[in-house]
Amino acid sequence: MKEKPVKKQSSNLSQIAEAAGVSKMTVSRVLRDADGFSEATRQKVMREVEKSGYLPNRLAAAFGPGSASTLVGVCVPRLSSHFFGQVLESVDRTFQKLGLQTMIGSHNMMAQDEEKWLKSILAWRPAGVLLSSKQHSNGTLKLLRDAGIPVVEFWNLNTSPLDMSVGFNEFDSGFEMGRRSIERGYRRAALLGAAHDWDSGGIERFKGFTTSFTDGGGVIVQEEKLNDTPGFYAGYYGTENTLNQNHKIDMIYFQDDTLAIGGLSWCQRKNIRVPEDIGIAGWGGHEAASILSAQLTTTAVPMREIGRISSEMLARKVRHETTNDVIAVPTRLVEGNTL
Amino acid sequence: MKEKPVKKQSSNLSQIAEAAGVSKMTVSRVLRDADGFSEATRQKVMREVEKSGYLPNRLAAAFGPGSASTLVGVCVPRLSSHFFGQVLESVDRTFQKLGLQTMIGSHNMMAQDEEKWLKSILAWRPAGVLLSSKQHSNGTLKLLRDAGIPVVEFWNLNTSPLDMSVGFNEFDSGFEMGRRSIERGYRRAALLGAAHDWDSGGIERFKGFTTSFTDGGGVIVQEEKLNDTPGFYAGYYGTENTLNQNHKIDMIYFQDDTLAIGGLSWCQRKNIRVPEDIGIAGWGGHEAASILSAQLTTTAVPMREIGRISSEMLARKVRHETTNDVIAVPTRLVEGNTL
DNA sequence: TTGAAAGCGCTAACAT
DNA sequence: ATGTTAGCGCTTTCAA
Repeated sequence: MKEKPVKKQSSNLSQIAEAAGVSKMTVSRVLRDADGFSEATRQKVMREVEKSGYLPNRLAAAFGPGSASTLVGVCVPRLSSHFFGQVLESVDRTFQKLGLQTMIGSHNMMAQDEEKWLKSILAWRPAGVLLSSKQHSNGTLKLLRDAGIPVVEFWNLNTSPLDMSVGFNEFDSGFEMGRRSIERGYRRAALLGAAHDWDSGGIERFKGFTTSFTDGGGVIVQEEKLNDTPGFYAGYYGTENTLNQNHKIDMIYFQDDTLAIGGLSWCQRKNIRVPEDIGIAGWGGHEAASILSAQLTTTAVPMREIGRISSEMLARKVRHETTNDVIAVPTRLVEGNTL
Repeated sequence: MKEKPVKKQSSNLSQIAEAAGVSKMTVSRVLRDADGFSEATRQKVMREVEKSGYLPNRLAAAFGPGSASTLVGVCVPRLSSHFFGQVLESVDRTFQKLGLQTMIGSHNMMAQDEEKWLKSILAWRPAGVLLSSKQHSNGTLKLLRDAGIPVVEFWNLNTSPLDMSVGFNEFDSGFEMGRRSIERGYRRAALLGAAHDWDSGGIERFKGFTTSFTDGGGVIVQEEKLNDTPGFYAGYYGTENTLNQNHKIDMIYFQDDTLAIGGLSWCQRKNIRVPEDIGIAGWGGHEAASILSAQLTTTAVPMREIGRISSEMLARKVRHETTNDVIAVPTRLVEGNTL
């Protein structure tokens, strides 16, 4: 049992400097690979650094004058989302390569939670932030304005972004699926989504779908909004609810592939033939969509691309390098055999 | 176009203090809700704080003497994992509630990457770290020792942890599935895993399975290690490879449910009956496991529990509160109809 | 209940 | 090529 939790004082520049017989500025220069030291000095310093296991204190560096913070914040709807998990992974990988530290957060589709997160993250004086939405609370807007740091809005494309934006056009991807549905002969569709209180829950997609579908002579017979997070279960039970209402629908357009896969499973269990009895279309390009017994018709979205491009864009802006401010990432309709 | 990127100087304690007609110490006390100010003073201060949109600088607070950092680091194998996504979500939620900031990282099952991540995170002087493994490089061990901060190893249970541990027993969950397989009459099993260079890839599970399965008179006929990340695709093609080798196996024990679901799909496509022609067992308790056309026999693991308990444990230690150092989280065999 | 002073570890600016 | 000085914004300690 320890006597007292002695706060182990980690070594600092001065100690290295003293041991190496130079000033701490010289050590600082060597460690940052700045100009102004001889090779002999470098070696002396590095020997001491390694011997002592010195770890730089980035808190002090970020805090001090110049305040070259290497902290970046990323806020997604849910950390457990299959889709955003991929985005997050590629964001973190990129930032890591570029020497930036990722701080995460989630907002669960609530603008208020995004604002709360932003407030706490700004207290760390990040070099920039990545937001997964294009709609924000007034408080969020004010905080961002005051902070004056680079911002990338990265899921929906925002063509007049706060600062920068990377993403796809929700409306268009829905529109494309609506047109395809008409071509396939469907005319009575249900829309099935979950937890889309806010944007980026697929509302724009549904609007796009509705537009082309009704233009083609179809009718949106039903619209289910589950009070649940999107997922396999939700799709399973949601489909049951939807079909039990007996509106003679001939297809369901799901908010995302997890819901669609759940729906597909329900149909299989009930021996409802897909796509003969009912057509199913998803969105997102879930990895499972292509290997299930039926291949889901869906819209593939390059999640990792979105993550990579967003983080690179932010990093460029942070370093005052030139960059495009708006980059559209195309989605692609994937023909399966469920529609 | 901006003339010069004027570094907007955010307001600080002194400015609030001046505006409120008090000293900055008083402002500091009010904001931290420490003792030593009158209600009248509090109101004066708060009015100025709100008027100016003041945001505390946590960098300075964490950096200064006392250095009560509220940063915590979490490192998982992959950020895009269905399983670790859930852990991460509950970790972040807990930390947020407790006023701690989560910094993430991933190691892709490479001890070297964990060390690299740790080194960079320690530079931020975190209050503690969460590691998703029980095996570490020597460099990692030294870094942790020198840092002297609380550590929770949180996936596999480590009964003699570096500091604290929360998790389940890999061996036992495999053992249980092996026994069940014997009971069901299986005798010739294949093990199918992916990317388990390191621990926590399920090696211990496989050992446990092998032990009880061979004890019961079964034989491990084949062992496939895919050079790929675990996932639906990997399971799909991995199963094809495995079965094509024609070793007359009667079941496959998969490293996790994503692989197993992929395998299940392959069997369905090829009209191989499950469980009659071949038995399938997974691990993890994937949400999709229970809604697919077949219900996967698997081991349910309470991912969110693990995340919540780990982060609460770390937070307690950070605050010098009493806490258990080792908490075992039980897994549960889920009977489906694939074994 | 309040304030003044010192200092955390680093780096920009300015010597030498 | 190297050193000195000052100061970032906060909190701890000590004084009033």
